[in-house]
Amino acid sequence: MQIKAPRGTYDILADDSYKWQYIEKVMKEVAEIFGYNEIRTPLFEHTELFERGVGESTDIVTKEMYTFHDKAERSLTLRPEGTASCARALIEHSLYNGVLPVKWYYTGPMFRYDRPQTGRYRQFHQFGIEAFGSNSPHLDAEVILVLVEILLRLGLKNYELHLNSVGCPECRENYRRHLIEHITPVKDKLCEDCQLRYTQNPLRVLDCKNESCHKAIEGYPTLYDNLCDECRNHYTKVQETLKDSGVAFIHDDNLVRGLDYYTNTAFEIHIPGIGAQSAVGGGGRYNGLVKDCGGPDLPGIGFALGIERLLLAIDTLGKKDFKAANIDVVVITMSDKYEDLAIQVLNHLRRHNIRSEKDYTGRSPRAQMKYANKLGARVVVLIGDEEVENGCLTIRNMQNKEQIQVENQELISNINNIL
RNA sequence: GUGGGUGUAGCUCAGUUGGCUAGAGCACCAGAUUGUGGCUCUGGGGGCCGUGGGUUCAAGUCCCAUCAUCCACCCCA
Repeated sequence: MQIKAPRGTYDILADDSYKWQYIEKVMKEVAEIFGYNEIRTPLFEHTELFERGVGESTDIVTKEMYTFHDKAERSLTLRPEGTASCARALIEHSLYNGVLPVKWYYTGPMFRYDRPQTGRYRQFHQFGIEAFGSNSPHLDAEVILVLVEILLRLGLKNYELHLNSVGCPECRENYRRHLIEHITPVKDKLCEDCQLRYTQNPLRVLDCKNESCHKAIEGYPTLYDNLCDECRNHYTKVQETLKDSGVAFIHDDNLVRGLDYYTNTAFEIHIPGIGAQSAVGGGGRYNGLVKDCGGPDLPGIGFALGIERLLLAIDTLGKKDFKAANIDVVVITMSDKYEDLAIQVLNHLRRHNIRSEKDYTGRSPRAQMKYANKLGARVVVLIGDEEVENGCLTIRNMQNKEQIQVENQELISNINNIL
């Protein structure tokens, strides 16, 4: 039986990897412009970190984690997201005692045991930023601006930014009570899933896509109406700052994020036309997280982008100028007795940063030319009896077919003239 | 986790109501007067027809299972 990549995983081959490098480069550049620095955390953590950080009742923790025991019977889990690890690192290194805010970006694979689908994999990749130690609404706006700037630089102008505030624990609890009061009389009309949501996390009933559920709870109180003064002011300020920065958004009463740690600002970015998994990014404020993870009461905010989904979105734009690096020069031997010499010429070229190649499969001179052509070489260096006798090399310009014989010392300068 | 579609060469796919050595295009390799490319022509390699069972004289073609993949639900990035 042939061994294949595990379900929900895949290989990124040469041409695609250049696409990835391009996207990662854009994201890192933008993050650094905004003052974020890279953090690299382990791919696995103690299971408890995610149980506490992400939330015991979340889908991620209850059914999507890759949890295993190591040889010392520690329960470890492949990270399903990046924020909890950042909070852990912040606490572990006592960075909350230093210069605030701490601003990080990260990128890498995440793991969730979910049913694969377009834009959804078991090993998928996120790019995210986190900012710890400030509750300023301007920072909320900044985080969103980073996200928007990345999308714009990737050419993805057709995004939709959904925005909401889920409030602080106090006003959310208050809201929760009001919502339950409102739903209880009509709870029998809800779908099966919502019956369950109703008891576990009633806020989640709001973003049910089922029409009948929406109808049943019509006229429900909104989070916004139940925000305390402080949370409402915060949210208003975030909105104002975004407007002043020229960022369009949609206030979405039904936007409720699935992870327990979110407070106040919550947002999601959707790009239409890439399938059911249209959320390319999302995030929000998580003022309780650091404390929940055993640290001081320090606020934080961040977002994560799904790289696979960004790729989908970019592909729908038909952008195709991503290719593996071309070879510039191919060294061709007219007889295999000159192969040793060809290696020396290659060494010389490569030391001068010229992307160069030779044939390693015993091709005829003619086939070597074809090979050079396929690799996209712009110059070919020919070595045959004539060259060896004259102590020189022949350079062929593949575009205009001009050939000249040059001294060894002049090889690099002549090639660079053509490239 | 639920429902539905698909699974034939590296890639995109054909394969009639089950019937002889399974095809095409592209890709790959080699030739087309002996030291030279992109076009064209000729030839060639490569498929236990996803895997395992079953029905049948006979299965890529029918049935079951399994795995994978796709679409939607769900969830989220």
